[in-house]
Amino acid sequence: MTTARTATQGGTRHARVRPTQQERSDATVEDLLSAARALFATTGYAATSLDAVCERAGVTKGALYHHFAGKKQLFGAVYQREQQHLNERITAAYATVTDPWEAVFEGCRAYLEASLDPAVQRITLLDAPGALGWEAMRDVGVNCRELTRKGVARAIRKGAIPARPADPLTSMLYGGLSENAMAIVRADDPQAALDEALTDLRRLFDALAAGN
Amino acid sequence: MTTARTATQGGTRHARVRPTQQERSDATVEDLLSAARALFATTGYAATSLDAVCERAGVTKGALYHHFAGKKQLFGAVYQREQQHLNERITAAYATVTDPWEAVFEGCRAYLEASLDPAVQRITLLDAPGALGWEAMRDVGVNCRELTRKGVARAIRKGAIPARPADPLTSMLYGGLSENAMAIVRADDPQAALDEALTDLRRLFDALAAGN
DNA sequence: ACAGCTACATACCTACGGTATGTATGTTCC
DNA sequence: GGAACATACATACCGTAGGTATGTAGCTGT
Repeated sequence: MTTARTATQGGTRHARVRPTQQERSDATVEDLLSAARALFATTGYAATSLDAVCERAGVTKGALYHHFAGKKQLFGAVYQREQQHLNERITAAYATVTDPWEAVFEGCRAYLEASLDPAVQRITLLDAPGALGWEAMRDVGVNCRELTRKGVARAIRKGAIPARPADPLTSMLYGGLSENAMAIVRADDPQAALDEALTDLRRLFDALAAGN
Repeated sequence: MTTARTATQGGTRHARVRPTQQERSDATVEDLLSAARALFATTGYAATSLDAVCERAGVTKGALYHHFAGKKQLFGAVYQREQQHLNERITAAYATVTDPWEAVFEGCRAYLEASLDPAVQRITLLDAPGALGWEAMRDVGVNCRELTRKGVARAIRKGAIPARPADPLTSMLYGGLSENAMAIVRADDPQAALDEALTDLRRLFDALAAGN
């Protein structure tokens, strides 16, 4: 029987017989976000029903609407998590190099490679703009675009590349890499396409550093 | 009364008392596409109901489903039209300059400026990826990305910029300009942001032409 | 002019997002 | 420790919107 789990039988995650409310909530939210991410990634935002999310999470819509205001907010939470994971990868790669401009390059490489994951791509690049809108994407606490901006601004401030406004270059890099990611995974030979893109990105960074 | 128009009273567009079937179809499709574009642009794809489209077009859903397979296909037709208009503007700007690389620059400028229109932006940049998918966008007869690719490839072939693969740079330009357009219209001073973006794009083009 | 096809209109079905309400479980305070 | 309250759900229901099946008026070839 596919009925929702009861608190008495407990979940698979928490062994305590009498979990605290916080633990119950956290576990439910985790189940919902996990189920939602899986379905949003494979089926897409529009084609994913909240009933399907609840069934996969082993919960009913009562639980979902208790923790999230609606489908859009649920997707927003999934998106925010995705951005957080991306930021961690980018920041880690960014920190491996001391030179400010080379650090940006490593961050860009990390973002590009992470964005090759079809799940990441579907959520953050294909569905998020239409589902959340551009402003809501930007207002997410830590987002990749803002991270890119900070890296670019720092490289300019430190004189690693000639002085210029940060915003236009930020858009070119962030948008360009996003588009690149989508093209690469759909190429006949994705691995070759990735190598080609990284080589070209290297040349672009060199050209930008050398420019007046 | 908001009833659908009858063929006997005729439309506002065609004065003939007995329009041919082709003319009837063309007029209806035109009405539907026009109404759909207006609503998709303002309300967005998901929030636009087909009933609303039909009401605005002065037609019923029978007519809509006679000419289009569904909501997605209707949006696809609107998107295709939008791409066509963009391509006309881009191609016109592209043709004003003889130098292959400068021609690409003018095409990019035209694309960027055209993409500042909120209607264009909402349809082609925000909703299209999620609603149509990336492949369907690419498979549209004449799309901006493919146009960019041709321009870049020509500039490389003619030696206007150092030899390099066309795909990565195409993605960087097309994706970067799209992102730029979305950032510009949401800037505090859009006009200043546009000027800044164009100046920066100019520097980018110079740097790419000068690179090894 | 009549048979047939096209171009719609009308009525209906179903799935899904959202809501209102009921209920069980944890928490707090005396 | 138990009563009063808050939290965390489950259940039942509604409205909307995409899609479909069927009917019909008008154009078209013969």
